[in-house]
Formats: sequence, C-alpha cells, structure tokens
Amino acid sequence: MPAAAQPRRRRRDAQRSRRVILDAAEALFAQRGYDAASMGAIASRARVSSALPAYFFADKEGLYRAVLERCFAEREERLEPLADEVVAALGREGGLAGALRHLIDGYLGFLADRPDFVRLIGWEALHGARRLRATPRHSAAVERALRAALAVGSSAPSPRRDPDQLLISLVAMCFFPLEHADTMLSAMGIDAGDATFVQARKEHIIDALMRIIDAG
Amino acid sequence: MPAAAQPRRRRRDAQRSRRVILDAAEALFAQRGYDAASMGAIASRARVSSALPAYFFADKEGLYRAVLERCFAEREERLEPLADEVVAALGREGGLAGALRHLIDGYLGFLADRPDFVRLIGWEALHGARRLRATPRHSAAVERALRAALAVGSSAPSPRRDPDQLLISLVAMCFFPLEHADTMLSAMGIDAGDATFVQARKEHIIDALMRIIDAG
DNA sequence: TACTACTTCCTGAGCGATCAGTAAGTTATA
DNA sequence: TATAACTTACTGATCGCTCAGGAAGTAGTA
Repeated sequence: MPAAAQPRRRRRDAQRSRRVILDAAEALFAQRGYDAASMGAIASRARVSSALPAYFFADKEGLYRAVLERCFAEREERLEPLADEVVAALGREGGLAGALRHLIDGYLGFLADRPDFVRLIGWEALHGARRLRATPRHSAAVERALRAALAVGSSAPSPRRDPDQLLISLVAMCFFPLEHADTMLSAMGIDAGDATFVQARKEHIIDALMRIIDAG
Repeated sequence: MPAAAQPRRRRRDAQRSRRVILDAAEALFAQRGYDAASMGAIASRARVSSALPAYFFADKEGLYRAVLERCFAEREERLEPLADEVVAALGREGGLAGALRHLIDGYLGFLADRPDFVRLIGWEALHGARRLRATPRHSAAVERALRAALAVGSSAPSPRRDPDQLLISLVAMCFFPLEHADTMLSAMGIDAGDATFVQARKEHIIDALMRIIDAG
C-alpha cells in the first residue's frame, strides 16, 4: 500500500493535550460564548475524543475557568512591562506626549493581538461577570501608567482630570470599536480591520486624551 | 364556595398576548441571550402556554426579530426628536456647549431608560450582528446632531475633528460604562448605578468632547 | 333572538435532536 | 505490572417545535 491512510497514532502527551484543548476551548468560547460552545465541538477542534476535556478539566465550568485564567495571565505578561515602559518614558525628553503614545500604542496592540480576550470579556460582561469573580482579574497596569502620566501633567485637580473617569474613557475609546465592529462600525460603513482606520483611530485617541488632560 | 380558587380564565386578546410575549421575550433575551432564553421560560414569564409564542411568531428566530424591531423602532422615536432639538439649540445663545450638553444628556438618558436595548446590542455584537442585518438598524440621529454641531465649530478640518472618529468616541464613552458595569467598573470599585458617578460621567463626557472639538 | 358554521386563540402532550457528564474499557508508558 | 492517558458507549435532562383538539369569538341565517 503506497502511502495508505496512516492512523498515525500520536504519542501520549498530557501537557500537549491540555494545551490543544485549552486552545480549542478558548477559540470556541470566544467565538460562540459559553453556552453555544459544546464540549463535543471543543474536543473535535482539538482532535481528541469527546471525553478528554472533562478528563483533564473536570467539567465545562472548569475548562472555561482555565481558559480565563490563561488569558488573564497573558494580559499581565503583556501589560505590566508596558506600564513600566510608560512610566520610564515619562522621565525622558518626549515627556507626557511620548509616554501617552506608547501607552495607547501598546494597549491597542495587545487588544488587536488578542481578539479572543476582547470577546471573552464581552461575554463575561453580559453574563454579569459571574465566572470572572473567581479569577484574578484586576490588571492595574494601564491604570498605573495613566496615573503616573497624570501626575506629571499640571497638578491642578479637576473633574475632567479625574483619573477614574479618564481611565474609563481611555479603555472605552480603545475597546469599543473592537467590540462593535459588526454593529456600529459596520452600520457606519467602516471596516474595523482596515489599516488606515486603525491608524486614524490611534491618532484620534492619543490626541483626544492629550486634550482632555490639557497638557501644555 | 367562598372565593374558591378561581381558574380565572382570561378573556382572549391576541394583541395583549403578543405584547406580553414580546415583553417577556425582550426581558429574557436581554438578560440571558438568545440561546439561554428558552421558549418555555419566555412563555412562563408571559403567563401563557409554552406553545403560544411559536403560534404568534412562527419560531424562536421570528420572536427574536420581532423583539429587535420593536426596540429599534423605539430608539428612533426617542433619538430623532432629540436630534432635532440639538440642531435647534445650536442656533440659540447657549450655542455649541448647550447643544452638546443636550445631546449627551438625551443620549445617556435613553441608554439609562432602556438597559434591555444596551444588552441586546451587546449580544448582537458578539454574534456578529447576524440577526441585526435583517432589521432597520441605522439610526443616524446622533450622527446628524453631532455633524451639525461640528459644522458650527471652527471650520478647520482636522484629523481629530473627523466626524466618524468623534462619533465613535462619543458613543464609546456613553455606551461602554453601561456594558462593562460588571467587569471594568466593578473591578475599579465603582457602582455604575450610583447617581454621583452617573452625573460625574456625564460632565466628564461633555467636557471631553468640547475639548476634543476645541471650540472657542 | 336562536341556532349553525366557521375562524381565531390557546393549551397540553410528546417527538426528535442535542448536550454535559459518567462509567467502563483499551492502550501506551514508566 | 501499575498507572496515567485516552476512547467508546451510554444516560438523563433540556430544548425547539409540532400536533390534535378544545374554548372563545364572529358571521350568516332564520
């Protein structure tokens, strides 16, 4: 038989199996949401039997939590160094403007690189963040960077320089177009993936934040 | 028999039945999402038999679409007059500032009055707005008001005055805190329903937009 | 008014499909 | 051989939907 269909029995490797299951689960949970992502579909995508996910992660709930934990851990790995860089940049010549640009650039870059993360957060928001409460979910990285930036600006406290409000607006301006690419942006005739739009969006956000902070 | 358990057969009323079914469906679709809102639960909440929703609306899909259509029609009823008022306010003494305040006030008021609408849009966004394409979904009201406001400001065209970018930021700043009350705001220790926060949020948005537009 | 014919509204029961979870069995590896 | 890795087969529950039929209302006719 020349090159017959080789069953190609794969070597047993629990770590690898866990990983491919987590990958498949992340993709399907992000794409379809918790309810619509069936264990069978996850197993099928991971090319394992339908019972293996439950073997490693106890049940669907456990698998979902493992996905969340891995996503949030990755967020920390990306945003914590970013915050350090932003704080460092505040002391250099570019000053506030350069630091703010680095912050927005890094944050938007993270969101663009991790669409699954954005979608998982979206599902969680609609589910009242019930499953989020069990996971370490507070990333103070962006907040830390923004507060540091505010500290070097004019020191006059003002309602519009309220760090909380500013942080919400920052995240909103970055997050919202990704969440609503198929609703609002599509209705406006905008392709959220278009490079020109993404660049214009970034410049708009940086400029807007500088003006709100009123630096200079 | 003194006041025995009266079955209280209710008078037949197709219009009323349609309405109570739509009300129940809207509440459950908004709360749980399309998949998790079962026809049985909807019927139960509407206090009708489990088969009546399908009798009136053909199937679950039809019921969902009817809910969406009613919600979007109500949005038009609220936002179109608002846009007219904003345009009218642009000509008066308050000028740009007053008009912008009226716009944000009205838009935030609508969103606060219709949490079901906000949540339904959220579910739709995550589902790729598949079911939204069939309904009239484009409300140009806010866009119309904003463009009119921009026209009376300084006429210099600038990237930061790009009406599209500005509209996205406006909606993002208003919408996002409502969508992510249980995720980001909760993680920040903020109660999104707190009156003080809501007021501060409104002032922040108005001030931010004025600064981005750079009027005066 | 009284009766019949017909339509619309509404219910309860049940069918087929899907899903999460489990238990028992099989194979690879140490 | 003992154990961990993995599969196959199965169960109970739930869901969307259909269907037969009954109750309520309407129109026509006398």
